[in-house]
Amino acid sequence: MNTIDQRIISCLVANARSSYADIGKVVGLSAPAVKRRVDRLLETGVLRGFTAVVDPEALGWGTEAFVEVHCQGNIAPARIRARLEPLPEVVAAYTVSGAADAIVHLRAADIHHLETALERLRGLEIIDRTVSTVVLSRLLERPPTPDRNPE
Amino acid sequence: MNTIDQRIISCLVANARSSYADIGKVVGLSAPAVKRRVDRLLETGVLRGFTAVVDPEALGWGTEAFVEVHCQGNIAPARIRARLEPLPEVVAAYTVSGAADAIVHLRAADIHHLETALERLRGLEIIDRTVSTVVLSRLLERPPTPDRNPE
DNA sequence: CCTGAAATCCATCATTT
DNA sequence: AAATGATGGATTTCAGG
Repeated sequence: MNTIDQRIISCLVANARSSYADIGKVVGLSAPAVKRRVDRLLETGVLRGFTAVVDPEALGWGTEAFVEVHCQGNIAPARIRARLEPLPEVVAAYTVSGAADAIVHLRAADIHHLETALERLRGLEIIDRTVSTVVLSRLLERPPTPDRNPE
Repeated sequence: MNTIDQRIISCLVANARSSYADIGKVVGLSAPAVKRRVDRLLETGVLRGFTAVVDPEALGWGTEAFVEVHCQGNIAPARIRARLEPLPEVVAAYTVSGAADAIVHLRAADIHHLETALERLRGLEIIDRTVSTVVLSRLLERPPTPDRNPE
């Protein structure tokens, strides 16, 4: 992992379908050299894969919410994960500091669908209480760029 | 936008670098037909683009937080967005219902970096008060799949 | 709106420095 | 580790149904 790898990652974050030759032009390497590095980054897990960015609105997933989840007693993160994973509306979940045990990011088709998703979430045995915050508008959403400079 | 488009999107979400020929085999179309549909989906904005999924840990961005932002008086979402956009640690931001005006998703290299990012955030004139929740572990994080069924 | 063919370009491997 | 050159496969354009 060095500067060249980071620049390759930047290229792929910007456009995952760009050719190795094009990336090579940017970073100053030949196509096979770029491929070897990308393979290695995938191998080591720095790159998890490549995905399409879709507009949730266009697909009918325009409603979302953040839900603070409070569990009963002490529960292992893995157990929370296991319960959340089958729910298709859960797009992300994190254990957190503070009063809540986890924050769950939900995406649904509309308010009604969000409500049913919330009901299912609250129906999980491990969950004691939830506090939900409905998203009114997406202000900003961007991929984590590898070249941001701490400080 | 029909079922075939959705299945093409599913393929690209699963792997943005798969070839048009491979997608065609899955959805029962020739490679040129797939390409034209993908071009149209990009054109109409249903597909925003293609990106690499990177492991934040591996890049040294292992610390994150969700911050409730409370603003002074009534502030247009666009103004909030304009203030947040220059901060590189802000990976997402939403206006929300409830007491807070916005939720900001921060990603930083470590706790110290997170602290400085928070200070910068709290230094914005429009911001009155913040409540931050530090992420302890990522339980789940997945792309929005286009084929989840409401209900 | 699709298929099928043709030209170009790319990915990928073996070889060389 | 990277450049180079060869080849098999992909992308992309175009003609035609």
